[in-house]
Amino acid sequence: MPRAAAHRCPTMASEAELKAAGEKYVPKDYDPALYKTRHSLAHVLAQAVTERFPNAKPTIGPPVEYGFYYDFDLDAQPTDADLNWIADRMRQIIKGKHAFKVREITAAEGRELFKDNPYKLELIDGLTNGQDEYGNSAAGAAPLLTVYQQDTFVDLCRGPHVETTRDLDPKAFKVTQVTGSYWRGDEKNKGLRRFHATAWASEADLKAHLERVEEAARRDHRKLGRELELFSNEPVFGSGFPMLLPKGATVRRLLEQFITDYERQAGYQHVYTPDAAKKELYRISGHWEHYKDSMFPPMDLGEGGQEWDELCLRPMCCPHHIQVYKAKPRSYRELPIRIAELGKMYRYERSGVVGGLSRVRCMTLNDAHLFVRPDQVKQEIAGVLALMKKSCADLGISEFRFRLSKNDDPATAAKGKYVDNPEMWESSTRMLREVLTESGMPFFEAWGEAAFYGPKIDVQVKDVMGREETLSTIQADQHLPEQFKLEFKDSDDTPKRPVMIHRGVISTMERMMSYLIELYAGAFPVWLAPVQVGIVPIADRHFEYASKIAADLRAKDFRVECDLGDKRMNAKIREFQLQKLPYVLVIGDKEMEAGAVAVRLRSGDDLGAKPVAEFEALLEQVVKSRTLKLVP
RNA sequence: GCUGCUGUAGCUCAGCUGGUAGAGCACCUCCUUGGUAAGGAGGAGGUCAUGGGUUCGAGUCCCAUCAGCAGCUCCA
Repeated sequence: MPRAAAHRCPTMASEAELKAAGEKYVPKDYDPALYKTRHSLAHVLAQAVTERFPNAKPTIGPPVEYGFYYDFDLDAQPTDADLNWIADRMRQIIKGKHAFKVREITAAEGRELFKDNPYKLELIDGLTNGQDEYGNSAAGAAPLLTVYQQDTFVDLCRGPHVETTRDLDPKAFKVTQVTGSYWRGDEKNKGLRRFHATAWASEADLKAHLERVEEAARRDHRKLGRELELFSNEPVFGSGFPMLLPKGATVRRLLEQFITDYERQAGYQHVYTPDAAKKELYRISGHWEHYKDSMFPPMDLGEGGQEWDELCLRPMCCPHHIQVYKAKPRSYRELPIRIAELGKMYRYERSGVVGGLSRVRCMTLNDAHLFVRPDQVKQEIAGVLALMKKSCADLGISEFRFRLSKNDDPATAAKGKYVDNPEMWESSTRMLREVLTESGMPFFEAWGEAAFYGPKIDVQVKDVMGREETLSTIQADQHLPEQFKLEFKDSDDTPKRPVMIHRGVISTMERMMSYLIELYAGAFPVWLAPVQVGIVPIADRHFEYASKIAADLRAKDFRVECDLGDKRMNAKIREFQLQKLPYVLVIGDKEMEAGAVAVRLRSGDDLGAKPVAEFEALLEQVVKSRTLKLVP
């Protein structure tokens, strides 16, 4: 608690002290100046919104990655005209050069001040009971209540803020949209209206950000998926069941070959297990208890039998791979046993979350379960991390971060989400943390992100719209071995329980494809390109030679299209270019005579005429190296 | 699932306060045989997402369903 200034009430801190106290709320990796700008603009927005909608009740309005939002309890549906009015009004307020004044209040004062706003009253109650503004327990949170005021608008707020609205650039923010949200993020609570805005230090920064957003829209895998004929969604299949068109299927097949080759080399054994099983299996595994909401309803086949005989589409492969382990008695000498499958699984995702390839209801995971002795766990996890790094390097994925995903913070844990076995959680989490620490890779920890049966190491990437997704995941599991009474015979002739490591290295084929499409903006590296070479004969008389070259390249396992249409060569080149083919071979009289092809690159560069054999050698080398470059 | 927005030809989109559907590209035919990002002419193609309702009359208004988009929540 800051000490009081001499000339003021002894329990009250000075304005300077209060402002200083606010500074510590800037997150570690957030630019403090930008944080204050956005936080202050949120208050300016709230003032404008409450002027436009006098019934709107402000709730919370924090800075976020690209700007800020502010949630209001508001029954009206704001229109574009309202948003424009609000943005204009914000600029006016900014030009009014109002100071952000802070003062400390008592809880009683706060309850009087915000008596018409139940949300602020709830915040005050929480803050005085050691919670943060999200209702989470915040150990050591100062029981200090402050209000900030600019112009006519007063808000309960811990700061920090800029000194005056003069520090805000009226041209460096944009109110982007209004969407729905819930008080405290809980759908059981009242729906709120969230005003989103992006805000930057300068007009130039704002412009740059808006350009990045446009570029992201151009890279959107759903748009490119249609344009490049990779996949489509058909209403008759239903939401979340995309179909892969031939070109998308080619990319997927190449990814599958790529990863299964690496797995075989790393000592994995591949299996095929059924996509469905009796409910009994998921009763034992705990999925029925903890994961039912994400499963499709069981099928009653009308064959009689008990309830547990009903058939379920599998939401995960782990119980199935356990059956592989259990297929015969195991000795400590056999372990680790690494069971892998491109496992198809079905999850009943809520309708509002499915879309494109990144979130689907039927997915194929690059899945594997390692059954290991306790003394092998760390070494095997390290092996998985190595495989993951190698795969990411080949796929060109360089921007990711590791997350140690833990079960719920014991302080706020809800029952039922995770299996109840504190010791198991503690030891598994410690194991994963040790591996991460020893690997020397930076990571962060997060509560509430674990699988129901154990903690995870997740590899987090961002999609082109800035949304974070999990690609790879590694999980240490002592729960399922227990549930299924897995055993191996140890060297001392006693039965022991193995540990299971669950891992997906290149994620689901669907999500990996969506990620790669966006990463490469549809211009895949040659080894992954669905069509590698487009052939453009200049005139009819070159068709035969062009077709022969296409056939030869195909026979050597390259992916080729030859355009025998009656369009002009310029149009054919343009078409291949728009389809982002790495190479276009132009064939006319000169090439035919010389047994050559004229090589045009996706970059627009022209390599000129090359003997066919020379081009084939080039292609082979580029494919083999998995480079993104078009020439070795 | 919830809050909101959207659904017109294969794609991108016009279509006013309700009066009976249009463009460009793609496609097909013909002409053109062209040297590195669109040659020309003609033609075909839509029960306006689906099902109800209001109305003399619905692409247009209302309701439901399906699908898509943004956000919340969830997640590989």
